[in-house]
Amino acid sequence: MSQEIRVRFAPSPTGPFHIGGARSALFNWLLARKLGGKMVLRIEDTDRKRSTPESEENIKNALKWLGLDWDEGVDVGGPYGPYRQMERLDIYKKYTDQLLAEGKAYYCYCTPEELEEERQALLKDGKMPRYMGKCRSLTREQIEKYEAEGRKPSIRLRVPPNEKIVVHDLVRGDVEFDSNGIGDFVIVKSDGIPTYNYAVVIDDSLMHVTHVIRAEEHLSNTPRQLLVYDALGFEKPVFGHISLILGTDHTKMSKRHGATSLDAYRQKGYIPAGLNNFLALLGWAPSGEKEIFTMEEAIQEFSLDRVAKNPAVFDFKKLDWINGQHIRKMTAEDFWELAVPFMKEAGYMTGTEEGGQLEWLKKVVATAQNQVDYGAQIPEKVAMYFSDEFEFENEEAAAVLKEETAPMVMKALLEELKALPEVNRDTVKATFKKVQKANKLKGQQVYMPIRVTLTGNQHGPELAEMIPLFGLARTEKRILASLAKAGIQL
RNA sequence: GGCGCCAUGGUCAAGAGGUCAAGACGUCGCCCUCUCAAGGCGAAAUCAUGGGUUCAAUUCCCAUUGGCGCUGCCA
Repeated sequence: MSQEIRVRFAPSPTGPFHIGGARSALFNWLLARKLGGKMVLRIEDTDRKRSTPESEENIKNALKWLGLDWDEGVDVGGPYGPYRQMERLDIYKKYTDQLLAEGKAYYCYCTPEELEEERQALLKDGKMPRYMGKCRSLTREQIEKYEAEGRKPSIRLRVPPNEKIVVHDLVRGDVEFDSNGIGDFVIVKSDGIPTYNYAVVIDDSLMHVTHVIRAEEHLSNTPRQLLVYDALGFEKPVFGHISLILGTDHTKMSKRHGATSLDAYRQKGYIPAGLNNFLALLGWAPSGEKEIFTMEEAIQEFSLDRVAKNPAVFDFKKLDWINGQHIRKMTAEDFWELAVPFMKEAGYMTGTEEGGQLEWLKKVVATAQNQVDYGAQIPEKVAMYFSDEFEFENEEAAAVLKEETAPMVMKALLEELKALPEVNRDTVKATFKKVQKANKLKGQQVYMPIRVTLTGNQHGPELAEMIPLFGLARTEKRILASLAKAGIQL
């Protein structure tokens, strides 16, 4: 019980960092933080064809952005490094030599073509396609013959027959497998690089990982890994296989479901607090009814026995809602930071603004905070402040100006507004009230004509908020232009 | 094909033999309000099917069906 909890996140740097990977990392991180354990970040780069340094950078940046830090691993180091598999080849070799010497593993000279042939033959007979052990007991002569042909052997693990293999899984309970269903599998490829199922065992063991929390797709691989633990005489960790994230059509989340890379969300202006909150809720449920929480609260609440077994469909709408909730909780300054790149992209600012202009921009941006779910929606919400060119949105809007009282109301309002010592939300609001009262009108009769002449729209933010942002001069200019367009004289 | 995992509203889900089967997103309605959002309130909507076990099954067991994963010298 005194043993320290050690978890790891071990991604392959073979492409954009996936939303599913982010959730695996999050669950590991939450568990480590909850139990005061350590989180290890290991890079599984043994797929030389697909692994890239850029991808590794992308993963690390994404984790940092999400706030998922690691105690040991690439970049930060630690007592059990190196933490990149391609830098650990000599370590694997030592264990491979041991297995070979003990006869627990053997060289296999079969070519990919021969293997494929065997596979097809088995399939044709309706049998399970697995390696039948052709090279299990090669004679010295055969080996020499193959070597003379220049064949490069792979190394396979000798899988014992008729063995029950039990995976102790924290989320699924004990899962039983039969070793007869597993052929002697490759542990070292012919180029000398270990395979995933082999390297992962040596690394997890040497790095003293106590809890292997990963996606469910690895559950069926776990018996193979258990076999390696046994062959090597290593102590086994406990496992926890969390369910997969599915797209709306209930198949494994992939590119065709839209955005699957974490970067895509980051670029759209989702924020870490929202994404983490949403991801935590995918496959895990807090004990209470509170669904919006901070990372600190998630750590307090997190528990592996509240992790669901069934796969979860990724609900974009709920992500939007959750992210919106977190956006509403941001400080004005943080919201401004979030908005800047989108405002620049829309051409609404350059980033060199200062003084009154900068203050004005900040006020404009602030109006969007409770209207958007993610950053990319900000420009459209403030677009009207950046152009005085607009049309009536439809006939209905234009018709508002036909109302009998409209010209009089607008004239009165403009005069009152111009007489104001200071144009701010309160004074503007008071002015509207005053005009409404003086003429015994309904609110709509006062606000709507102004709204339409000011923006061309019947909908939008509160007028008392908009008018100070436009300023008196632009307000008047826009209104007069609209009236001219509608052929109305004040 | 074989092996494995999974199965509560459209979606995320709570539930642990006896519940009017929580809550959230979304949808719809109402309130607030000049309007739209935001916010508040409310409604509709679920235990895949068939067998058992039991006085009693959404809950336990089995089968079926469906979904997904693994079955790679990918991870």
